[in-house]
Amino acid sequence: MSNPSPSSSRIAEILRAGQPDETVAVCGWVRTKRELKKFAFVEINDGSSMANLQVVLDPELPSYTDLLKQIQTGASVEIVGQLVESPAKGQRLEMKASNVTVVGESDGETYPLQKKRHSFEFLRTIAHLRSRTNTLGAVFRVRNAASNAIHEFFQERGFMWVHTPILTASDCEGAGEMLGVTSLDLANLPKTDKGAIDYGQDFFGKPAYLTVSGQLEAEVMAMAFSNVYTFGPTFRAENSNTSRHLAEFWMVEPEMAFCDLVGDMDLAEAFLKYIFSAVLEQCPEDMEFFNKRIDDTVLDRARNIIDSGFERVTYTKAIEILEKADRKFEYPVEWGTDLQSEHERYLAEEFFKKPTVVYDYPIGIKAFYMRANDDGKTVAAMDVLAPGIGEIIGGSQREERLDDLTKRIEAQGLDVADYWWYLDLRRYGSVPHAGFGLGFERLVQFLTGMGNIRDVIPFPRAPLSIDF
RNA sequence: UCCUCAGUAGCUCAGCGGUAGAGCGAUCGACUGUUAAUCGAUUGGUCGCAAGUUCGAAUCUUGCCUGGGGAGCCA
Repeated sequence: MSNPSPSSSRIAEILRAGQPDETVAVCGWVRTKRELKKFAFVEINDGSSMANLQVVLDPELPSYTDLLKQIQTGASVEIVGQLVESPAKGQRLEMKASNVTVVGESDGETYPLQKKRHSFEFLRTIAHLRSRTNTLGAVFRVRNAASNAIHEFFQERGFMWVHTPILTASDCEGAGEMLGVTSLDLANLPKTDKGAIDYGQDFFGKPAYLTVSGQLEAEVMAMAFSNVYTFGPTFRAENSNTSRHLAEFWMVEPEMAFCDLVGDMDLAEAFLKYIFSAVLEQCPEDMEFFNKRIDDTVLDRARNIIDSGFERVTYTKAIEILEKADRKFEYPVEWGTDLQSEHERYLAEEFFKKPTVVYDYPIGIKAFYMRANDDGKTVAAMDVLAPGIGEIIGGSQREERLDDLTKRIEAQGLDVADYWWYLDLRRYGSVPHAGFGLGFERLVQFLTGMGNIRDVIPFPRAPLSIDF
């Protein structure tokens, strides 16, 4: 494709700073075309903003009639023209086209995206095209802004971004179904004398999986660099069919040496406030759109997150609140059992009406690496419960005492030998440390108000779903 | 995995024992700057799949598949 002169501009920039009489070139896709007798309007979008650029096509353009036939919804075009103040309401500027090139045609009869509202269910069946819609476009711009803000937040605070492995040999938490990875011929598996699968012949010489968390490796790196974070894909093979679960999702996991649970909660709160501020500042148009069309509490919620402190309650106190609640729960409230979705929702949405941090959970329901409190009954774990979303962050102070950690691994029926390197961290210069994990897609859901997690990731993976 | 609701035109749905409908889209035409333009016409379907009940099934029954919502598990 020849380089237009002057070189092409992004539509967001034109709409923001363009001046009348300026000659510009734009490249993008046709959102809609309105033909009138004397001229035609074409709306062009290049993904840089929610708003389109309105282009006026005059019949004096060369081969005007043929051109109009080719400019159908979905077609890609390159247009050079002069910016003019729009005589009609709806936009400050529009473009009077002087040169139009149809780069790629689009057959209006078969193009699946129509000039009308589509259901998200339908858009999921055309995931390769849905990013061209207003809503998904806004979601992915917000997703990008949030990703960038995450790096800014940690980098500004001196955290090092560390790349933890995606392939792993250990199920680090002893929980959660994992997806296996193998180079063995599944139709002709090698067997040992005892009839078991002979993983000795597999690529790594032992069973391998996709990671369910980078936490243990992040702890390794924190023991050298003090403050680190991971931000990458993680995988779960759980048969979860809900609007809040994916088989492949992105997780943010900071890990801080010389830090306790209070420092961990402080970081989680500062983190969420930072991300919300950054997204409101960078994507005001998209956030307005979500507030107007998806969930009219999005903006109030965001300001509430930024301006007000999070509520912090111990698990024990939370149980007391739930026991006194003037309401019937489907699941019983009892000290020692995990909080159910309905309990978490009551706390965050009805009782406190703000993000709520529940901490000091019973030792029996939490993972082995969480640090035992002095009461002998609880561990220094915390969950951040977001109104409307539920658990968005889960974190803890880690058990740094070798003896205690070894006992906990044994108590959960895990093989201590598998954790030799993890235990080594407690042998050589062990320090109190803490961290948390945040499901990135849940954060994007929380930001945008989108109801289904499959609509906040471009290519969702879920049970029986990997078509795009 | 469990509970529940649904699958009819490209999309969103109505029809719920007598042989298929609407709106939108698309196409064509009209139209003094339109904003998901408007107006008119045209186009459009193995009624998710399989078996069964019946003179007759989109409609009733059973099984399966797919999707939504909720739950469990979790992030």
